[in-house]
Amino acid sequence: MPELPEVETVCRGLAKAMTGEVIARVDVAREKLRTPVPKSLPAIAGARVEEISRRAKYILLRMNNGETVIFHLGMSGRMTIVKKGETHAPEKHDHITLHLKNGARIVFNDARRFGLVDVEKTERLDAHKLFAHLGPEPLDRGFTGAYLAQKLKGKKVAVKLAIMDQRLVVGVGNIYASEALFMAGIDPERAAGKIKPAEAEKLASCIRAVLKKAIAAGGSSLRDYVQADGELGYFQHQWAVYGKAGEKCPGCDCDIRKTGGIKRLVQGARSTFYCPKKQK
DNA sequence: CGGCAAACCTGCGAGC
DNA sequence: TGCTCGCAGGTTTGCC
Repeated sequence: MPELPEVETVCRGLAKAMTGEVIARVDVAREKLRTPVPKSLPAIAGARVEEISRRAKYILLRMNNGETVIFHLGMSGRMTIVKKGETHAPEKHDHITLHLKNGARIVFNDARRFGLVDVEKTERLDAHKLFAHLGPEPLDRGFTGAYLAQKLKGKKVAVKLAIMDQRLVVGVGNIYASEALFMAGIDPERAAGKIKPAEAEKLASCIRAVLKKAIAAGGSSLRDYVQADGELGYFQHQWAVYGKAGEKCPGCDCDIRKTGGIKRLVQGARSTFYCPKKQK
């Protein structure tokens, strides 16, 4: 499920439920995730959540004991908030439960187990193996058209794969890569190095725009970012091309029976959706 | 280092 | 109904 906007929405929901609260107990039902759940995780019991933030697609819980708890949702990870007094029917892949002192619980469920949890000293976080190689945040100042143009220079790889490389910029996953290239009018198969500076400028601003729009949709479609069942981060998406092969391109008025509409292709074993008429 | 395929793991819908 | 196949929003690893 999660790309950057979904993770951002989950973070905001968690922040509302957990900031300032004390962890009473940690239950680990399954240790074998993408990386093994650290033995030290249950030892955060007794610590207070100072701040919740996001780096790339990682959720960071900064605790008042000098540690930061790191969550990644992988492909299928979900967070559910169970308030005090509410019930939660146990599910097959509920791997980790954080019990808060106030009686609420946070349940991490991940069927495919591509997600992970880790604990790291907050002061050493930047040097953590998971973060050391990450590029800039797409919504930060450092991610400019000039930066993108410079990073794409000389690359033979398709521009769609290039912008999904977390070393270049973080948080752009398979869906929003397609969406941003559509908005920018750029053919996803073009060699990254062939993208002109003006196009890179447009692409950078379109990446920011699609992510911001999705974050806004996540925030506005959820009451306090939490659905009735407590599940975080899912919301009604409004994609232009993703998953819409054979449908009419929202920017074209051409005859779909002649053009075939939006096309699907495979790049790096992932689906790409695009409009051949709009994207050159 | 660049580029690419395969690997990790489970669930779901389509088609037979 | 039940089987097989293809596909799924992420990231790492290993090979050439």
